[in-house]
Order: sequence, then C-alpha cells, then structure tokens
Amino acid sequence: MNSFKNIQLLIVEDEPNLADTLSEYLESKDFSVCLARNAQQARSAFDAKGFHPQVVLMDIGLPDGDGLELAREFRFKRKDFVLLFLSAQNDPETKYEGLQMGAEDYITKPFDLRELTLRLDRILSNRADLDTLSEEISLGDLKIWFKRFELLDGDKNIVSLGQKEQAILKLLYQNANQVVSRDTIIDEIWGENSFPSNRTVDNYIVKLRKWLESSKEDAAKISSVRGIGYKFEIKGPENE
Amino acid sequence: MNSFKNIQLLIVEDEPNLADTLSEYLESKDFSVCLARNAQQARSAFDAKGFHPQVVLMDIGLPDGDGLELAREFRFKRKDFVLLFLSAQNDPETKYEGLQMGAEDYITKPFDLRELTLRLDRILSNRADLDTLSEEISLGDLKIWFKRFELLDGDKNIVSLGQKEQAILKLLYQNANQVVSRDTIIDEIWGENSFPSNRTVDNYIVKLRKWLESSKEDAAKISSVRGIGYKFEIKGPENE
DNA sequence: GGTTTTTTCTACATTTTTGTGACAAAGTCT
DNA sequence: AGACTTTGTCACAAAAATGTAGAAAAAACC
Repeated sequence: MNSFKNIQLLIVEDEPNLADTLSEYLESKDFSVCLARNAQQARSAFDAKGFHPQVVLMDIGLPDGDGLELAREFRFKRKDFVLLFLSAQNDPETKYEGLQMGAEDYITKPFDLRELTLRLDRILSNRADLDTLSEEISLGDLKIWFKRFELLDGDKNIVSLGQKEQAILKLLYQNANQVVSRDTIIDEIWGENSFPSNRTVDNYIVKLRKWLESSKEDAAKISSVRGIGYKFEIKGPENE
Repeated sequence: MNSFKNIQLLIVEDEPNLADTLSEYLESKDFSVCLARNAQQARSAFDAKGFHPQVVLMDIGLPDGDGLELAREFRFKRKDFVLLFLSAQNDPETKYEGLQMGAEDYITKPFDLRELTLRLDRILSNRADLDTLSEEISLGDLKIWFKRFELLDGDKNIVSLGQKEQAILKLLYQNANQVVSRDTIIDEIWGENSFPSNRTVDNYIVKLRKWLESSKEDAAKISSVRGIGYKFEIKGPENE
C-alpha cells in the first residue's frame, strides 16, 4: 500500500457525521486533509495559498450548491487534481455526468471506508506523477524545482519560472519523449475555452529552449514536430 | 474518447440478456470481444491461443463457480490485464475483497452502459501500456514509435516522421497484411472531402518504402495491389 | 500611482511539409 | 507485340507551420 504522506486532499461534504469520520480516517492514512462543509468553504479552501490539493472528494448534494457545478468550476481553474465524487444519488444521469467531467471515480453512499482507501490507492498508484514532481528533478546539469518555480540552467543560473512557463515545462516533462500536441498544451494550460494566438505557445517554447540549451550535456531539449506540436527529449532511465 | 481498436476483452457473464447487450455494445466500441457464459468457458477462453485479453469483465455470481475465485486464478497466471468486476452483490465485504485483489473497478448492477464505457476509457487511458500502438513496435530490425513520431530504420538511423507519413504508416500497420485501398487511405487521412491527386499517396508510399527497405531482414514491406491499393506485409506473431 | 514582471499579440522571416504534373516504368489485356 | 492502364519517381511550386523579436496589454508588486 502506498504512503499518502504529503498528498493534500480536500473533502467537500456537508453531512457532519460522515465528514468527520472521513477526515479522521484519511488523516490516519497520512493524507493531509482539509475539510469543507459547504460550497463556500470549499471554494476558499481550493483557492487558498499554501494549499494545493491533489485530490478532491466531492459530495454532490451540498446545502449551498451543486457539487457537479462546483467541481466543474474547480476543473476550470486547475486540471492537476484527481476528482472523486461521493454521493447518495445513484441515478445514471448524474453518475454519467460526473464521470464524464473527468472524475476518476463515483462512489455511491453508503460505502465502506476500506473501499474508499482501496480506490484511492489504486488511483494514486496509477498516477504516480502526482507526487513525483514535488522534489528536485535533475536532467544532466539542469535541475528543476517545480515546487519553487525555479530552474537551474547550464550556466548555473537560477531562473525563476512564470506560471505559464512552469505549467508548460511540467506538461512537457510529464510527457517526456512523447509528442504533445499544441491543442493539448492549450487545453491543459489555458483551458478548452480560450484560444490564445498560435504564436503564444511558441514564445514560451523559445524561452524554455533558451534555458535548456545552455546545458553543456544536451540533457534536454524541446524539438518541434511540425503539424503536431512539441517533444521534450530527455535522456535517462525514462527512455526505453 | 479513446479508440479501443485492438484491445481484447473477455466478458464473463451468465445472464444471457446482459451478456449479449454488453458484448454487442463493446464490440460497437471497437473492442475485440470474447464472451464466456460460465467459468468453464471463461477458463478456456483465457488460456486459448491467439487470445490474450487485456481487459476482463468478471461477473461474480456464476452458475459453476465464484467469480472472485476465478479472477484470482487468472491473476495467478498473468498480471498484465485489467480486471473489472460486474456484480449484483453490493455488500462491502465482497466489494472489498474484489478491489483488494487488484481489480481496477467494481461496478454494481444494474449499471448504465455509458458509465461502463467511461470507466473503461478512464482506466485504459491511465494505463497506456495496454494500448499496443503506444509502445514501441518492433518489426525485425525496424522499430516504430508512434508516440514519438519516430522510426528506426534498418541502418539504425532515427527518422522522424511527418504528420501524414505517420498517419499513413499507422493506417497501414493497423491493417497489416490486408489490402488497404487508395480511397480508404484518402478518406482516413485526408477526409472524405478532399481529393488529392493519386500521385500524392504514391509519394508517401515511396518515402515509407525507403525506410522500410533498409531493413536487413525484410521485416516489413509495402507491396502494391494493382487497381486497389497497398498492402503492408509484416511477419511475426501478428499474422493469422 | 508608478514600476516591474508576466503574458499576449503582431508582423515578418524562415523552414518544412505537402501536393502536382510530367514522364518513365511496369503491369494487363487482346 | 502493341495498346492501354496503373504505378513509381522526380523536381518544383504552393501552402502551411514555426522561429523570432519587439511592442502592447494585463497583472502583480511595491
């Protein structure tokens, strides 16, 4: 079984009993838990500085709003969290909607706490990326610290990364040695509803390249694949 | 949504109605489906030559055995498949047991077919390894990486593939050892509304051939079928 | 309010892919 | 063999995608 240490988890659940049980239980499993008892609280918790949940457990029936809507709202702001619905509503439509918006699971109440853990465990082990990125990443003489929004380039300069720069670099890194399409980049970083000019992405690539190319060891580079997008090429154990 | 082409799926389900609906539905989603109506059939299907399911949908209550047990048996033989339980039994113990043995999901009957698809889709996209096309494809001394838009030719050169080159190669590969008509190629790659000159396709074939022909082992070649189109001939276990 | 940083856009240069048509080669048929 | 059809190949033109720089706009920070 995984250790869930350092994984931040947001529970949105109004039923006091379940909320307490859940949060106690998950804390005992070493999650770092934040509990919101309504949509309002959930929103501020989600936006709070210093808290950046990787997992959100969302109840659908909230006193002051609809969990589905709230989840959509969160997804719009960020994509890098795992979403699970917990709900007493068992009708196919709701389930379908929930799963379609990208939830990893939809658990019908009442459920067994152990079942929840197993499901969480499975999900998190399939998505190892969620916590790997927290540490220091070395690529030859380059280093990246996603947590600090910083990067050490080949000339030993510490560069601080802007939000977007970081987001793009991360996306590319997560798909290292694979081609990531422009559309994917835009969808993931800007959201499916914005349409920044095409050159915008290129500009960020230029910036990233400048830093990467200073590497004396050619540790990493971004190559373009015409008509599709970009490929972050790194050596090392990832390759096979 | 993913294309499930080439993914083999074993359904173990005794209830005739559901079994038929399921297998029809999943076939329509491009899975390659095998249906077993009891434990006996399931066993022989699982062991059969030429069938190597990547996904098993297992009913728990079978007329001649216990689905949980059967799944355990399968897991013991092989680990490289995704297991999903479908069951009318909703008691926590069974669910817990099922999930603990490594099932990716446990779906309680009755369920919505669309829900099943969404869940399958999610699981499969998290487990890219199951998708044959995402890995490295070896044809003798040639290698193809569709995800990287690259190919290793017989002279150990890494060739990067253009958009169309890759699209055509992929189409041919997916229909290996079958004739693919020119029209099919044009429809699939260019869309049914464009009408590039016939020479256009040829040109791409020329390029592809150059790379393939460098193979010392004649691992793959594109032969033309006069009046119809092309055939991608490869050796190996894929043939049948 | 002013300053800095980040983000986005525009315009233009550059590169690569893609499509075409002429002609050679090969295959098919009588 | 000769007439006809289909395919292979090549060089070149057209179209599309990308690289780059610099300025405008927006946001964040004092």
